[in-house]
Amino acid sequence: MPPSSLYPKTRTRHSVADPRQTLIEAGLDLFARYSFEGTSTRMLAERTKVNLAAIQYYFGGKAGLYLAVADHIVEHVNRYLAPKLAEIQEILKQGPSSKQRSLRLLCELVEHVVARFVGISETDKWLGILVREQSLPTEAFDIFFKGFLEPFYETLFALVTDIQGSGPDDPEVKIRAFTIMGQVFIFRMSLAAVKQTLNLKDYGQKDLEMIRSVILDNVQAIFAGPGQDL
Amino acid sequence: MPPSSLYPKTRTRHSVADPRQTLIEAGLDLFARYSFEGTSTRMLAERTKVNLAAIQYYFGGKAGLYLAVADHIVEHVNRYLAPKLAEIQEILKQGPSSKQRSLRLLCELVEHVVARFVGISETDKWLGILVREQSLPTEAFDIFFKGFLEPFYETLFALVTDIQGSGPDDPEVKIRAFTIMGQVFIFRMSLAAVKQTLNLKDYGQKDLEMIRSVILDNVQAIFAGPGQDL
DNA sequence: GTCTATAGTCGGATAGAC
DNA sequence: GTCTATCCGACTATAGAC
Repeated sequence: MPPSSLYPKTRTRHSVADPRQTLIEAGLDLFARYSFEGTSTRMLAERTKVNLAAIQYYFGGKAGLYLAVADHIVEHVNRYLAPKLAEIQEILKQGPSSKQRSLRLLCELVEHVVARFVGISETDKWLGILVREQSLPTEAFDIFFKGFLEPFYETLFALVTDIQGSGPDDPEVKIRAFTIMGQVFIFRMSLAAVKQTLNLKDYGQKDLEMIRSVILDNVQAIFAGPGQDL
Repeated sequence: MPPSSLYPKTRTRHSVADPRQTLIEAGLDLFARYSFEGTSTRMLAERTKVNLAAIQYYFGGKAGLYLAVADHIVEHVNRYLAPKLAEIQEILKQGPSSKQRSLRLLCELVEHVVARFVGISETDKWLGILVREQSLPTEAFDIFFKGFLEPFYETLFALVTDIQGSGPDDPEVKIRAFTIMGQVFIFRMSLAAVKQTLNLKDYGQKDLEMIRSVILDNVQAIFAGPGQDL
């Protein structure tokens, strides 16, 4: 459906270069800012200058655009998350599990996520969509879950399993893994409360550095402390 | 405006006992389930059997009802949170600050929040509203913030300040306090992901017990570990 | 205070010219 | 593929009888 030739053929009227991509970009912003119900097709059309009917033409409707936006987010996130996960999985396969090594990998992963999820304010946009999908899952949540949440948590669980030296399906492993990520995610998911409490407009370099160091400090304390080998 | 006499006077038609309260109750459920924009005044009227025009009459409109629901949530939360916070503040005033005592109080507070926020599935309802207000703040967010978020975090900061032995406005204190609460809140804020990962329908007694013990374990490790007095 | 009827607006979707 | 015009249902809010 999208234009496939390099040069647009006869264009009777003015039009947007790539309506499909433009609409997805605008949907990313508007759906995050005003939620699905709070965003009208007219808002999308005005913002992008594409014709109202284009939403039907390209996506079959507002709902279709929303799912396309979800796919776009998955693609975007995986551009930097998937390689990191693959790298970790690769290392895990090499040689026997080592607590030391897995703890180092876990710290790297946490740093990665802090830098990418907390540190990049561009993340705000799509994160708003993800946050709302967590509390009110729709079809899009499955896209996120299969797309990056599940792979991410699987990797995380593997690392924590190694570190704790537990059996493969110890429920404590998953619970503890969530508490680690909770320390990271709160800085984006409770952004409004954190900002207001810290009197911040947005996270600066100093703030991020401190968030990173506090969380890593905590992770070390949690896993490297005494009474560990349970 | 609400009926003040015990017995309703001449009621020409059938009507709901306490339309104001009934609407707030329904708003709590519907706004949480479908968001503000996703909830129509018609849904509210049908669900409650109150007349459509009653929403205007009692609350001045849908937006007014939403704010009334926010107030209701604050009241509800403070019914069990405020006494706990007051109790802690009271103890903090007695005698000089003690790391030991504050750490114990912090653990109590965490247990309290786990039991009340994570453990009670009724919490789901209004929490959905709070979660969305965090990522997309409206006027209602101020109500939540002034109502219980601010008092809660102030108390938390006081405890962590004591425990770390830091100055009164050390930014690290607040950051670390957030990481503690992140460990708790993720179990409600990322409920969909946690449920799907743990293959849960809802948190059972065993799950809660494990969440509680893992988090307290972490808190102990973070604050009671070596290299603490910085 | 309660209710019906309806005004007035805006929503997503579509038909059909170009 | 693009665009205008329009349908039609749903929405919030209100006027006014009771």
